[in-house]
Amino acid sequence: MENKTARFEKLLVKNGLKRTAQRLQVLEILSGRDSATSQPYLEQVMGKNADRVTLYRVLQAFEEKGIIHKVLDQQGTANYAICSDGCSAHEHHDEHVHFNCDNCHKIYCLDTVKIPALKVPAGFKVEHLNLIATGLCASCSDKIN
Amino acid sequence: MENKTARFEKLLVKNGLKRTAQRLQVLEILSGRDSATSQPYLEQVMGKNADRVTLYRVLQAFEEKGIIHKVLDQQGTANYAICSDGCSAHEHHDEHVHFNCDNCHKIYCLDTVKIPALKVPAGFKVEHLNLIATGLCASCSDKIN
DNA sequence: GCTATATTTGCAACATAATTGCATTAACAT
DNA sequence: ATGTTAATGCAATTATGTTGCAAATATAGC
Repeated sequence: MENKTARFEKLLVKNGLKRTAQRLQVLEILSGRDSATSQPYLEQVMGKNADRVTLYRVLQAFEEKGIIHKVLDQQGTANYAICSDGCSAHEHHDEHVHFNCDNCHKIYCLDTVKIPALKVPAGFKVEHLNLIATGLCASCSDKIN
Repeated sequence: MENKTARFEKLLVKNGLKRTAQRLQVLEILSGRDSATSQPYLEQVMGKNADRVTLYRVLQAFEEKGIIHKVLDQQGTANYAICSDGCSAHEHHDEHVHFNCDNCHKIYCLDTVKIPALKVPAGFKVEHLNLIATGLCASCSDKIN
């Protein structure tokens, strides 16, 4: 693979954000995981590399630019995942299903699963759909049974 | 309609909960609204009739017994609605769609809308589905256009 | 490379939300 | 009426999120 850091730097520049150590580290962490990452976990891993406030602001900036998207888990905790291509400041395309494992509490973005269209009562105008499935992920399902 | 308070009292007893003023008032409030009720709103309406801590505990007890169900809105704020029949401590049947209005921020339980079955990757075991639609509710849709 | 400028960060203070322990109060079975 | 257990309120604590501002840092222009 091409130099990952270089790719992240381009991503930042493209979005008018400066290339700072904290931002790069957040991208590094998020990209290295197979599931969405909770804010508390990020906070912990960043440790003294970034102030708590900075993390909030980095995440907020990334979300606004469409670099990452936020998913709330069943406890209301914010989790973040890098957006697949096609997201921008103008428009998020994160209408895929999120899977929240009851056991390991990981949140998986099931990019391949599309949310089926929905019939709503007359008058209601649906803008966005947000579907979270809970249960056991493949890995925990294996371990437990 | 039969005496509402009497019905609530039965509901409490049936679930092994004592008939307290605070619990009855919470049921009263929730039942009198056409959409899910946010915790902050409940807190405000209860006023000095209940301590904030008591409210947390009442809601938690109700949720555990299957009397109400919790829906998180897009901001992660807890909202509560009385469960339709068929919910119990063992099993919630709140797998209908929730609609979060972007304008009035109400959360409607669209009991009539069923969540379509879902194809997930091999190994994943879905236990519950949680679908939140955002957009404009019928009432706001009218007013705005 | 050096400097000017605008952005970003960290700190401190503050605001809000949630949790815990414990003494007091209230419900209700007998 | 009374004893027992559950529920409440209060105080203290912890967690979570926000704001203003001074210091530090990235980078564009020289």
